[in-house]
Amino acid sequence: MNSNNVTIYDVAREAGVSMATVSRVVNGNPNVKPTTRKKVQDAIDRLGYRPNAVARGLASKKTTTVGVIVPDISNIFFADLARGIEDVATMYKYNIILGNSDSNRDKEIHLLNTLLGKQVDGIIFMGGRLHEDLVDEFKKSPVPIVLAATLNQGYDLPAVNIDYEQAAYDATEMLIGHGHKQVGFITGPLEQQINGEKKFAGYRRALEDAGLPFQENDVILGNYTYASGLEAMQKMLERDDCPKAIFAGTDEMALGVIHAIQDAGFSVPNDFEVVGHDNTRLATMIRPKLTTVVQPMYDIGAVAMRLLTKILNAEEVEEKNVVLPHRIERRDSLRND
Amino acid sequence: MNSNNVTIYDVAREAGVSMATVSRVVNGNPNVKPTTRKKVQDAIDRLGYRPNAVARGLASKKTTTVGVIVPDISNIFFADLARGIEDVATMYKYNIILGNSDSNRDKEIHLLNTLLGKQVDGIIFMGGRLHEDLVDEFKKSPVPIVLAATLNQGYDLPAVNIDYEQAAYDATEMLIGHGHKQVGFITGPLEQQINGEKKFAGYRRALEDAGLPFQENDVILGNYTYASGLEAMQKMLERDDCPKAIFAGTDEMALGVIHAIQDAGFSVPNDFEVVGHDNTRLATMIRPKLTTVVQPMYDIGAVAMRLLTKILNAEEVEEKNVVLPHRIERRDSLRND
DNA sequence: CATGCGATATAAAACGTTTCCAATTGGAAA
DNA sequence: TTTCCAATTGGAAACGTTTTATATCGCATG
Repeated sequence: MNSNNVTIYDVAREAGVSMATVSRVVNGNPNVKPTTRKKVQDAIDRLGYRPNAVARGLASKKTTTVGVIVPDISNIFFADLARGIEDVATMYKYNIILGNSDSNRDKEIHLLNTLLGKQVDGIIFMGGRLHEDLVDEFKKSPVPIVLAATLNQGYDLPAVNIDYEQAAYDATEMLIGHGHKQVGFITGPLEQQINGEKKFAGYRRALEDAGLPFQENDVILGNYTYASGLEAMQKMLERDDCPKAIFAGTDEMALGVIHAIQDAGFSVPNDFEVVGHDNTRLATMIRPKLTTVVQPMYDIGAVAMRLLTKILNAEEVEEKNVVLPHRIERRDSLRND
Repeated sequence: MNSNNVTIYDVAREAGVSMATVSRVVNGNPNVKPTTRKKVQDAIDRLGYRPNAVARGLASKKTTTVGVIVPDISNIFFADLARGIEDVATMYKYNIILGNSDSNRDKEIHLLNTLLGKQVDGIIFMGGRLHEDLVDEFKKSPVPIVLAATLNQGYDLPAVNIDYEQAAYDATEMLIGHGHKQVGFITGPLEQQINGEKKFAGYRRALEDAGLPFQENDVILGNYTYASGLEAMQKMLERDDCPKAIFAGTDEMALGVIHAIQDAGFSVPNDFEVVGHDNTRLATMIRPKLTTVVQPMYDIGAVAMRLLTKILNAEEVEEKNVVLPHRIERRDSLRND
């Protein structure tokens, strides 16, 4: 009853040809006479033959499978990215093996080696920080690796990102443009380059360009979560000179910020103005709706996968370090101009 | 530089043993003298040998890979489930191939066949509705298939769920217990058995047990999204006899419902009371915080994967149709008793 | 009618493991 | 010493494809 265990050899016998010929028709090789092709196709249908991808992989050294290493798929941000990757993968007949690393170096390395052992044709990596050991492993990889929403930190790995520095600059500048002389910044862990160097730098540059002083305590560390945003803002609110404009490194933290403000009896955007980052679905699931930096997660995933297919097909790749455009989506957490 | 292309044969030569012995060492077979084992292990380290899982899969007919078919990984609900699956899979040394079906029958069937072609050892399936054609394919599958958060609709497939009927009953009953004589129900598509038969039935049974009449227009269809919940509630609010208690089939829809109510100038929970379903992270990201039915997504995924491993290892499985407990998490969208 | 050539088809060798079965080894018992 | 059995090890056949080198076919050409 299992359409299993019927091999290319069975088909060959049934059709009265050699297995090489069956292989050709299965793979759409044109060097087959139409009548032969039909004969074989009929045999295939009759027997319910399904090619064994493992055997194929062994013989051809290609598995049409790519590995995807992600910190945490249950995070809406990465889930979106993964969907972009998978859609494009499907488009190009690839499947993805998905693994969670929790941004943990050892898990990342272990996962990488497992994937390489499974002979994936390529890998897409997401992670906050590129540990040196990991990069060493990357360099030894026999297959191409593409970074998605992950800075390549000077290593010349193909990568797809937005310009985080500029995005943070734009967000901060927009807040400053609303007359604020002080802007709070709720950020993710600074050891991740994306926060510690890019967004942070953009934030400071915007202050500087506006001639505003940088104040250490206007910056509070969070861990991307709602709870951490809430807590950070509560702490901020205790100050007498609490900034009335907040830029949060993540939408989820921004929601926490807004609720902290509202819980304290203030209004957004009348008393406080808030800008988030990412434009996840969350941005519209709050009142007031969140003004946020649009980071096209799905697109980053899709473009990363497309880039990988190009590399795999040895197609021309004009630029290995792709920077996708960002913009700010204005919603109600900012006053009208 | 690639640690690639070194095979078991190279290791055998380097260590001065046969490849059978190397194979034993690699697979932790105890029938190897410790000194030999060490000799081989040294050779492995020296050469940087990494077993080729594809060849192994061909020879052993096991790939230590399972397929996961999910409607949409970018949906927070399924992302959570997937994380549970992956964690347990990792625990048992499996990897997962993840594919999105968009609950589309053709995609589901195509995906299933691709996975079977890749010789996965088993499959975990999630989907709103089990199309008959799909079940036919399931029956032909040479490997076990487990349903997660998906009703098996009378087919005797292993499945992991909660008791949706009872959960809906409990939620509705709780609302009724607060004195409401009328309860609105914002539901997902009714053609999905989980809504159309289970939740809906629980809702009606609760009304009935309380001696309340069922009113057709107290039920509004949504599609799980925030927007659909918002819209549904707006429609509901136009009525003079709008129910003041709402049970939403999904947290995301519940958020929409709450916002629609607030946008209309009413208060939750003072004017309206709302109960959601799933207890996703969203439930605490709203004011008032959402009272909701706890469906343990992560656990469902984890248990489903564990069940699959049991079946794969031919372990004793006491009950193939697992029903996990649910409960209602009380938060502020309900008045205090 | 032999020749030659492109178009098709075949045979057989990889691909890198696992695994069955046979062979060898080592040491305790006789 | 021998003998024997259990513990180790080795040999070689799968596993189901792809792929390369080789053969065959059909037919136009001289």
